[in-house]
Amino acid sequence: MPPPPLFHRSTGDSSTPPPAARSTPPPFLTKTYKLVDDNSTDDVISWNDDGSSFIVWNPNDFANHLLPKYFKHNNFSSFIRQLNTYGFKKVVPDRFEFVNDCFRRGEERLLSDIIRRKVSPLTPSEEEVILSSRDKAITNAELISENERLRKENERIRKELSEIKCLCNRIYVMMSNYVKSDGEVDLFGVIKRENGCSDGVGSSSLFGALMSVGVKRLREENEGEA
Amino acid sequence: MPPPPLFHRSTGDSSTPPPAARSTPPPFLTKTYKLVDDNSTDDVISWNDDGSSFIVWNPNDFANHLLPKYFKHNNFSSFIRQLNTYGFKKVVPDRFEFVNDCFRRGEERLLSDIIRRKVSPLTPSEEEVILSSRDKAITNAELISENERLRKENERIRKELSEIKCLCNRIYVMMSNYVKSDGEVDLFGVIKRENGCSDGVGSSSLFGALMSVGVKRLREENEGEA
DNA sequence: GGGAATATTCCC
DNA sequence: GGGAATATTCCC
Repeated sequence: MPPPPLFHRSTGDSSTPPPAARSTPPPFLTKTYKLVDDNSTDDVISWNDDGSSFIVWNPNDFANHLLPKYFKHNNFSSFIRQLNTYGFKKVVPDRFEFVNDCFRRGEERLLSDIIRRKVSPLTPSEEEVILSSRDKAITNAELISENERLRKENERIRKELSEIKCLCNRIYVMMSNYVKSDGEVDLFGVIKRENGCSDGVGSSSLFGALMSVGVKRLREENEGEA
Repeated sequence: MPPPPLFHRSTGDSSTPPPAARSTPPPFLTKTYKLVDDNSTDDVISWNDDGSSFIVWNPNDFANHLLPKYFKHNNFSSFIRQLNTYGFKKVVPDRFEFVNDCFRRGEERLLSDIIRRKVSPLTPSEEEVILSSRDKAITNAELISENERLRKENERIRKELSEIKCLCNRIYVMMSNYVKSDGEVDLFGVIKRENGCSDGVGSSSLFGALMSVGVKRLREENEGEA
């Protein structure tokens, strides 16, 4: 029986520093290397025979049980997305075998040479905005002052609304203390006729809320007294 | 025992679709809203008194027990990073209270108006002309969309205010028909104490109007009956 | 706080 | 497969 290979993975020796002080590889690559290299899960994911590619044998098991141990998700497609980002290529269309020149069994150091695809620096829509911006750069001041005005207006209305809601609540409390039992039906019957307040758009969510809550509460109180 | 307030938060009515079919807000915002709005965790994170900001009372509990239920991490700083990305501002330096114009209790719809800060698409080494022009363009676009948002928001609040004013009047009319003569003084005495609703700026013109009209009407009716 | 890299998701 | 938006991490 032949002895196991002497060099399976690079040793962390400090005697031979790399030519240039390389930064540590991205977590995705080191994690994926460990994932592939772990012999206890070779039935789910493993190197190919000569260690030049790796194969996911059971995508379901892989996604559900292995991925969450290394990553913050359990989606096979997210894993594939990352492989593509780091330049891995699918070897054949009919199974999940991936290859990357710098991803090889026993050559963990090579991971540092894998380059991540850059994010595209400028989207077409932003180009448009930039090009058209020259024309309307002057309107900037106007926009700012209008913005300011709207903001203050908004604040004012909001405050007024808040106050009147509070007031309405207090009136309601008063009312429920003073209303007579036999008057209940008439009271809410009249208020309930929607035409009076909303402009027919059916937008009176407030109104509806008040009524449903109000009637319900009043009934509960009356029942409690009975 | 007085009934609970009628208006605590807006109803999630489906009768009034938004003016334009808005895309759903980013998950971070809806999750954070739920997180804050959940009363069962108010000792850890909650709205402020008037629902215009929220406060993380216990960052440790929050990070270790709440964050992982909503996000893929348990780092308080990552949460803060996201808040900054979405334009939240710290209110005071001495505690974790954050505010955003479109993040308010009962106004979940506003979340759609919160804009995520763009990722900077260009490196400093690239054309400075393009860079500065891009800044102007984005600023301009942001101003326009913000103006648009404020305008719609104003419209919405204004309508709500109008409806509730009308409703409030009707309730008042009902009330004055049912209130007993000897109850009049107490009733308005209590409502009239301004501190209850306004915040002391004395801006409650509405309140004054309602009260003057209300008292006048009530007197007329009472005199008519006498 | 925020720039920027990396990770995850969504969508074509 | 990959562009792009969003999320998370890292670092200043």
